[in-house]
Amino acid sequence: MSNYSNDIHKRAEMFKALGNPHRLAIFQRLSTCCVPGTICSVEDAIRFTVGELGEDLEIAPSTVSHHLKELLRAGLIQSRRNGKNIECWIEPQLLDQLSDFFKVNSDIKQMT
Amino acid sequence: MSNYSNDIHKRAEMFKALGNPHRLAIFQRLSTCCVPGTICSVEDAIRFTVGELGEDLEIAPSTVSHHLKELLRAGLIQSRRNGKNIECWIEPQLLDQLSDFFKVNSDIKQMT
DNA sequence: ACTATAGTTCGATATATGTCGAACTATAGT
DNA sequence: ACTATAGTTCGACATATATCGAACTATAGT
Repeated sequence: MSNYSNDIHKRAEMFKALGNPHRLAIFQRLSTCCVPGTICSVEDAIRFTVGELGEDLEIAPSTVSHHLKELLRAGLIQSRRNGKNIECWIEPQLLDQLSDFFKVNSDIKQMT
Repeated sequence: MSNYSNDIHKRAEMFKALGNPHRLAIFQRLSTCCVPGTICSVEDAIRFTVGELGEDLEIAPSTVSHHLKELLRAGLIQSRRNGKNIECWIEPQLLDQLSDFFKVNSDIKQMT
């Protein structure tokens, strides 16, 4: 368990964080651009407040907070205070990185 | 927790399974084609026996077995007996599906 | 039939996780 | 200063997980 590359550990942490349905729902909401009524651009990641993220989850605010801390710890999301709210978002490059993880060798395969 | 779409649950199960460093190492080994000395083709997924998969992990065979059961349950890997061995592999389309999950809206973003 | 090899199942145990409510901190508006 | 709103931190607790070794099943070769 301890003689792995840090890469594996880091990534396992990410997947563990995504391994809870509530957290995955939060992550998915943050990764979904072009929500109806939302203006969507390439540069700006979509942002949601903690309250918004917990809205349809039917769990206590303290639990939402806990889950967000896990997502932060794993490096999956970013957050920043804006007035009374804490805004959360996902760096687009993170999505690219995760997407690439699952096609490590698909390019190599194409070449053979 | 119970009023989510099955999709989210199913996928969370997958990520939970990948959230353990040992299982992620196993998964990575199975998803890695073109290992030195290996012939790699587009059609055939690479196969490893249970023993091979546990080789560098330094955990008991029973633990390897447990982890493989988790990966199977999550639908991440396939397995089949071949003589004394159980061979494991990953369906390439699963990797595509997982890769796509993280770029749900990147195409939409490109279009705006 | 016996033996060796490859994996699995089972029970035990220590540790991690998800959840809550209550009490707390931080900001904004009056 | 007071109040309301937005989140967080802190125990507590029930449940899930990772791990092991021992005992088991399955196959192949002799």
